[in-house]
Amino acid sequence: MTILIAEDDPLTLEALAACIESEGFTTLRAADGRQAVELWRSGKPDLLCLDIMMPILDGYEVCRRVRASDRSVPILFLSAKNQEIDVVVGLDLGADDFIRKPFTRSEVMARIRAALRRSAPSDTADSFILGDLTVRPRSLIAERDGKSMDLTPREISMLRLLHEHRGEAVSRDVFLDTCWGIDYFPDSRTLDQHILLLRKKIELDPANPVIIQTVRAIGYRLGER
Amino acid sequence: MTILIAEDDPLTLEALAACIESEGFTTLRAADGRQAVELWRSGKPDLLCLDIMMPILDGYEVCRRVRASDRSVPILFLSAKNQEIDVVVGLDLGADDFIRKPFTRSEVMARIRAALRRSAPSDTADSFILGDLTVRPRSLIAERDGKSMDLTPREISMLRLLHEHRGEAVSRDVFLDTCWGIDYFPDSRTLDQHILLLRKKIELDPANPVIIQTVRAIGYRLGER
DNA sequence: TAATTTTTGACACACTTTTGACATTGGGCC
DNA sequence: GGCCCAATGTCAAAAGTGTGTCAAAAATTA
Repeated sequence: MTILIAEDDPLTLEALAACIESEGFTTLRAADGRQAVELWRSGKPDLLCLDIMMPILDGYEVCRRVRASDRSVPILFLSAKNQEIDVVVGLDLGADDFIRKPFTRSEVMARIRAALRRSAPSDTADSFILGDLTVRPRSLIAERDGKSMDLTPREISMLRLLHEHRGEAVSRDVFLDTCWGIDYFPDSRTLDQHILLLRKKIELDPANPVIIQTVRAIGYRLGER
Repeated sequence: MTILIAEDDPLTLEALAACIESEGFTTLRAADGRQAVELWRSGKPDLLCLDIMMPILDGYEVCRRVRASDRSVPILFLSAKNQEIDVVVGLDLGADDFIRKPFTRSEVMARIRAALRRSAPSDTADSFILGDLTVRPRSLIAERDGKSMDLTPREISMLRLLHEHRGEAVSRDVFLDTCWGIDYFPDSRTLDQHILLLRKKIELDPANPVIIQTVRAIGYRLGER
């Protein structure tokens, strides 16, 4: 989970970031509105915390631009106290919540968790992690550093099998039973060939595989992380 | 649209109800927590406004009971000022927003509209964004750089489906179920043909589609932002 | 009716999977 | 260590499957 924080006061920014990161989130930090928009495009955060008063673009304008192409990402505003009119404008712009300064750590985290809970109808559960790789079965892709590579259904099923048995080796028989069919009997190089193609797709150096390691006379297993 | 208001002070209750009804909503009124739960069961409101301090059952308890069987209906709390700890507890209970007393009519309505907008499944929106494209279902058109292109109702429904599932692939079955009919079963090229026509209309280079990407063996998905 | 939208079938094309041939690796044995 | 043998890696091509595309027919709609 990544959270973008846009706030022009360095002290407040650092305090917020530290607070949010201590709860296990990753943060992106912007000191003005333009940076915020750029970071939103490049970093694809799961939630935005925007200060209203910021140089170049204010929080409202950032909200407007983000909402122009993403109506669902949660946006929280940080507001100075006694700015009631801001609340109305912000909510009508599509903001999700307001946090009034001065805020407490627990209030910030409660509002962030509430916003994330609303935005995530448990659809993120359908993906798993292999080292530095994120595998998304529903889209048939794996991602590394934001770059995605296409996989086939069989490749997904092989990776899922390896992931379910991470820490131990998976025998060739189990592979064939699980990813092909119970009565599938290959006297050929089918499995090796698929491992080969998979490595070419997901290994940084396919000649020296790190993710999918060979266990001679047994099968394959996932590398350590 | 029906809104349930639970508030033990009769004057506040009437003021709130009048305010909300003047905006075209129907209201259900409860003077304590037990009434609120009963009215929620019988009246199926689209949103709940709960005072925290109430006889018999307080707002937290009402929220807890409602959330036990409905995780999505928006719940707003009305709180006396200076009750910060309440905010944290309420949000973690699954509340959607807080309205601090004393509140103004515009703030109440802005927060109610915002909560309803969040809970509404995007089909109430009169337009949505696909990359550099703006789709306007009611006009049956899509716009890019001010230039508009005509779409058919089915094409709109296909784009809406893709938009609702942005970030993941939409299977052919889901397409046929959603945009055609539950038991529609074509072994033919109907879906492909519609995708083809859509791409010709909205892609800058239909031969290298960016907006509608093919996910082999699954279906299609929306390109990145 | 004409115009538009939808469906269908034929076929081409691209991608995935399988296969067979052969190269390479690693471990046990002398 | 060097040899043998089995297991695995690698490649290219064949076989299988899904999708793109077109033209035309059918169904809607104005």
